[in-house]
This record gives sequence, C-alpha cells and structure tokens, in this order.
Amino acid sequence: MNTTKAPQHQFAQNMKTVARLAGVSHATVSRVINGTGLVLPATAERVRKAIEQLGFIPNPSGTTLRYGRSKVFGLILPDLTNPFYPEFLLNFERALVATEHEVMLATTQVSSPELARSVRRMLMRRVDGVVLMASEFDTRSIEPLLSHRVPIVTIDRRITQKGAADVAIDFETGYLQAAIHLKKLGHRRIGFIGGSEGLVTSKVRLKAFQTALEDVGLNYDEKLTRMGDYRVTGGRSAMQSLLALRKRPTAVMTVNDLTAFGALRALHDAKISVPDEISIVGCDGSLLGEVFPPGLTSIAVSFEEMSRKCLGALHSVKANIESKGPLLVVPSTLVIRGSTGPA
Amino acid sequence: MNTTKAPQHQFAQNMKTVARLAGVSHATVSRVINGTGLVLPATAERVRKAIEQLGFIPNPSGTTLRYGRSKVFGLILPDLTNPFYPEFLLNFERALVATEHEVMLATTQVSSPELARSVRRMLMRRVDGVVLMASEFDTRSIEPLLSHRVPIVTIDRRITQKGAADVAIDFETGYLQAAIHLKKLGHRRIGFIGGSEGLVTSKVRLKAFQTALEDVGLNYDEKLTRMGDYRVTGGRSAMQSLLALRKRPTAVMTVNDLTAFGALRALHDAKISVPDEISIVGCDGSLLGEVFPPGLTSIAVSFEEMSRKCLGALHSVKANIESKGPLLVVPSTLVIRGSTGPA
DNA sequence: ATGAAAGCGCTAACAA
DNA sequence: TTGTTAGCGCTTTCAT
Repeated sequence: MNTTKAPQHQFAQNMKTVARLAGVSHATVSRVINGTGLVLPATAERVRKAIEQLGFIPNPSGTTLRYGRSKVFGLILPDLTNPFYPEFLLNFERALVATEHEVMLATTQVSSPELARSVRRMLMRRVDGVVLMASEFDTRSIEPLLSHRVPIVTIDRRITQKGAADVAIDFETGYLQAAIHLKKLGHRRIGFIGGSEGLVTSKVRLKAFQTALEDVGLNYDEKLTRMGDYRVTGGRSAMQSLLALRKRPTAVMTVNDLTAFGALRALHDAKISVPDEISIVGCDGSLLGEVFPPGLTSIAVSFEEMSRKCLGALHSVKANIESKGPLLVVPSTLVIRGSTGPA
Repeated sequence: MNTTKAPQHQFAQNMKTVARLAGVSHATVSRVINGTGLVLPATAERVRKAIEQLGFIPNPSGTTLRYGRSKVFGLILPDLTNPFYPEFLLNFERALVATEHEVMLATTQVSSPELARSVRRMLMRRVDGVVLMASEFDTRSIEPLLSHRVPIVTIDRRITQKGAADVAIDFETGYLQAAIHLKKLGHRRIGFIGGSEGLVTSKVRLKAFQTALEDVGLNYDEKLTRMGDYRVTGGRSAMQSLLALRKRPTAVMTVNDLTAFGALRALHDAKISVPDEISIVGCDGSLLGEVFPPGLTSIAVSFEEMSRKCLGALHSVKANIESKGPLLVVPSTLVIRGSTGPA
C-alpha cells in the first residue's frame, strides 16, 4: 500500500494518460513521439490526436534520469561583453533549438578556478557535450569532462585529443585579403595590434598577419606592432603608443573588433580622421562594427557556420569517444566598411 | 528478476554509493547535501568525506522528475545583438549560479509565434520561473505558463496579474537627471528619439522625457521628436531627419543606447562634432557606450539590481501564486561621459 | 505491431 | 537522529 502522498505537481499528464486516451500502452506513445520503432499509421494518428487533445508536454527528465542523456549542450564563454560571444551564442542556440536541444550557458574566465565549477555544473546537468570557447585553459579543469566521456569542442586551440575536437578559425585567408585590400589602397607601412602576450590565438593571428604581409610583398616591421588584451583598453593604449611614433603606420590591423574599437576611440580622441589619415582593420565581423564610426572593415567569420561545425564536431566525437576528435576549420573573409581608405 | 540490462552510464555514483561508504542510508546523504533535517555533526562529516572521496556529483534530474522542480529559470530575450541583453544575461546568470541554479535561455522576437515555442520548451524542462524581457507580447503565449503555475516576471510592462510580477525601470528620475544636466550646460532646445510607435515602453520613456523637461522649466517641442525602433537604424535615420530641421536641437535624448549609437553615427557621417555642436544622451548604460566615440552619456540601470529584483519577484510570486505579483521598480541614474557638453 | 516491466536518483513522509 | 520506502516519467528489452 502507498503510504506517501503524491506530490503537488502542475503536470497531470504523462505518457500513460495519453496512452489511456488513445487506447494503447505508454510504450507506443513513446514510439510515436520519438518516431522510432514500428507503429501502425492508424495507431500513430490516434496517439497524436490524444496528445493534442490533452495538451501533453513530455518530460525529458525521465530520460535524463534513466539514460543519462539530456539533449543539453554546455557552452562556456569567457566574456559576454565582447559582442563576438553573444553573436555566436545567438547562432548556437538557434542551431540547437532546431533539433529540440537546449544550451546551458556558463560565463567564466577560463583561466580561473571558476572554470572547474562550470564544468561541475554541466556534469550535474548531464550535458551531452560541451563547447569551450577558449584556446588556453588549465587542462585539469576539463579532465572531469573527459573522464565522464562528455564530448568536448574547443575553439581555435588547434589541438585535438581523445574525446575532444577543435574548431579552428582560418585567419590566414582573412588577413591575406586584408593585406591585399590595403596594398591596393596604397598602404606600405601597416601596423598590428595583437592580443595578450603569450596566448596561442594571439600568436596565430600575429603570424597570419606577418605571412599576409610577406605574401603581398610588404615588409613586416616589428616596431609597428603592439600587444593588446583582446579588449577595448588594450586597443586604445596600443593605438596611442603607435601614434607616438615618429613614422606612424598608415594602416593598422588588429586582433579583434574590440581592439579595433579601442583603436578607433584613441584616434577619435587624437582628432585623427579615419580613414583619411589612417586605416583600421578589425577581426570578428561583429554587427556593431557596422555602426561604430566610420564603420569597421573587419575579418569576419560566419557564426552560423561556426555553430554548425561545433555541433558536427560534437557529434563525431560522441560517435567515436575513444579516439582523437577532428580538427575542423572555419574560413574568414574580409568585410569592407568605412575604416579603410587610400593611404 | 531483472530482465533489462543496466544502461551504460558514465556516472557510477549515486547517493546510495556514498551512503554505503559512509555507513549511513542514502536519505542521510540527501539531508547532508541539502543541509535540511537533523544530522549528527559526526555523521555529516563522514558523509562529506565519502562524497569527496568518490567525487560524487549529484543528479538533479531525480528531483525534477519526482517533484517537478528543476532549479532552472527561463529567460526570454528579444535580441542578443542589443548589448543591453547580454549584459543583463551576464548578471542574471551570475546571480543564479550563486544559488546553484541555471538559466535556460530563449532568444525570441516576442511578437512572433516563436514565443509560444520557447514557452513550451521551458515547460518541458520544468523551469521554476520565467523572466520575460518584454513589455509587449501576445498574452496567449504566456497562458500555458500561468496555467501550469509557473511564476512569471515581465520587464517594464507596468502591469501585474495573478502569477506574474513586473520589474519596471524608473526612467523618470534618469531622464530628469539628464534634463538637469543638459539645462545646466545651457541647452534649451532638446530633442528626443523614441522607440517603436505604439509600444508601451516607448510611450513611458517619451512621457518621462516630457515630464523631465517640464520639471526643469523647458518646453517640450513635438517638432524635435522622432520615432525610432530601439535599433541602430532607427536612431540613425531619426537623427538625419532632425538634422534636416532649420532650427536643430542642441541636444537629443534617446530611448536606448543602440538608438544613440545610430544617432552618433549619423552625426559622424554629417561631420557634426559631438559634443561641440550637439549633445547626445543614451539610455541603458551599456558598457560599449564608454568606448563609442566620444563616450556616451547615458541613463543607466544597474543590471545587478535588476537581476536581484527579478529573482526576488519570482520568489514572491511562487510563494503566493494565487495572487497578483508585486510591481517592483529599479532606479536609473545618469552616467556622464563625453557626448554631452555646453550648448 | 504492441504491451509489460524494469529501473535511472532523488526527496519527503513516516517509522523507529 | 537515522532508516525505510515509494514513486516521479521515460525508453528499451523482451515477450507476444
């Protein structure tokens, strides 16, 4: 005999209720909903009618509990104030929702102990995979994901390992396009504002810039390079430093849009006209670049394609969790706006 | 006898495992983890040690299944490309994570049928409440939330109902501070770029602007008012329209930062110097306003306080689901940056 | 093609 | 103060 009372739930319907109304078993209801297994068309129709009639809303926690699957993917972002990330999130969420999945978000400085806590949260919620938007992090933090066989995708880390794939951004073509564009405009002294000292992505982008210059027959001049921090402040002070040079660059490429925004701000404050006196190139292709005066020429990646590749990578890691994940590449293209002009 | 095989889970530990190691029952483990009920300190210590030793990670789907609680709050945002929303999301997430909760995100144009689908997703996941960042929407879309007794908080709708609270933003003080600030700078002809025609929030902010002008003894001039769309494009063309006037305003307030960005862009393109020739005031206090040349003076709301109020409202609705939710107010304050100067 | 049964991990009611 | 027990909804295996 049942001694405990049923708890007060708001949800009176379950598959059994539906089954009863349709005159079938709840297993059949499950088969209809999941489109799996053989069900007579007439039966399926009856079930669908019952679902409709009852306004039945399935409860995925049953499945999560029983089978450890959640249809939730974790997404770890370092910084929601950098427009790059919300724009990616938007596309990622859209791609997930289209397949009945959900995003579980964690905003975490990846170099902090917070990363380990975010990972734990995701493990608790039994996520089916994690996209870690970072190239540099303490590998011990993701160890728990690996040991629980949760597929991982990192971004632009350019390394893969057992259970983890990587989606790299092909900055090389983007910076090359930018170099061609600037050279055509007559620029010869092209500077660069990089990311944070020592980071892999930072080095990759600087290298891409250097190679691009060489490829169009221009010299790379170390004196025209400054390091930033991927943020506005870094771009701003780097630009100020470049402006202090006796022989200034006539164009400056940057490591990301936020850095370029900082540079544009420094130029505005110094009353130097863009693009008349100097040209600026960003990297990200974020929407705000369209507005930021005078419109930022930028090396853009397709967020939509990136989301798709991340999800694809996640699936292929899951399918083969015992081997190294794939290393996918997303192309980049130059978007020309108002911040670049004749030298 | 058990005929089905245990499914392949990555998680070998549950409360029973912990209980066994600690020499107690799994109910006691639950009590220790939740800090509820009486447990002898020594017993609790043994349990904690066992949890530690096993690296036990609790599985909330058990609770969700049994009791319909998820420790997840839904957040419905209209637009992640408006920096206001990611900045709010950041704070909201932080506040939730601090109490072991999660955000479930939906990015949805609230006037579309997508809203109903987002609501359904949240119902499926058994969210404990929903923050709907919208003042205008088809009420039928949230009907399912109400009927399932899911607490709702709307933003700046300025209406509450059974099961739903509202967090309104007190724009009145913010616009008043802005009016005082501009008057002190010598401005007499102050224009306004509003939101979308017909929306409540749009009307509220326009009204706040009008009242503010009156309060400082200035005349409201309808000819200096334009409607926008809360986005960059609207602000841009509205500003262009204002610039076409024979007698231009010397300062313009806007309905939000994105609109102000658009206005600043239009002014840049028209080679009109800000704040030398015209002053601009935004509304949101988003971080990007700091950078956007020449730095946007803006009416800011504290995202942190807003998150806190939303969560508080959600709790008080839940505690009293049968009555009208509270109507809370978040203050706004003027943040002075470079876009305002002497007339 | 359909049904029966089992069990995932949890918390709360009750018993001891 | 601690243990026992029940059952939330689901999918899958096995039987029919």
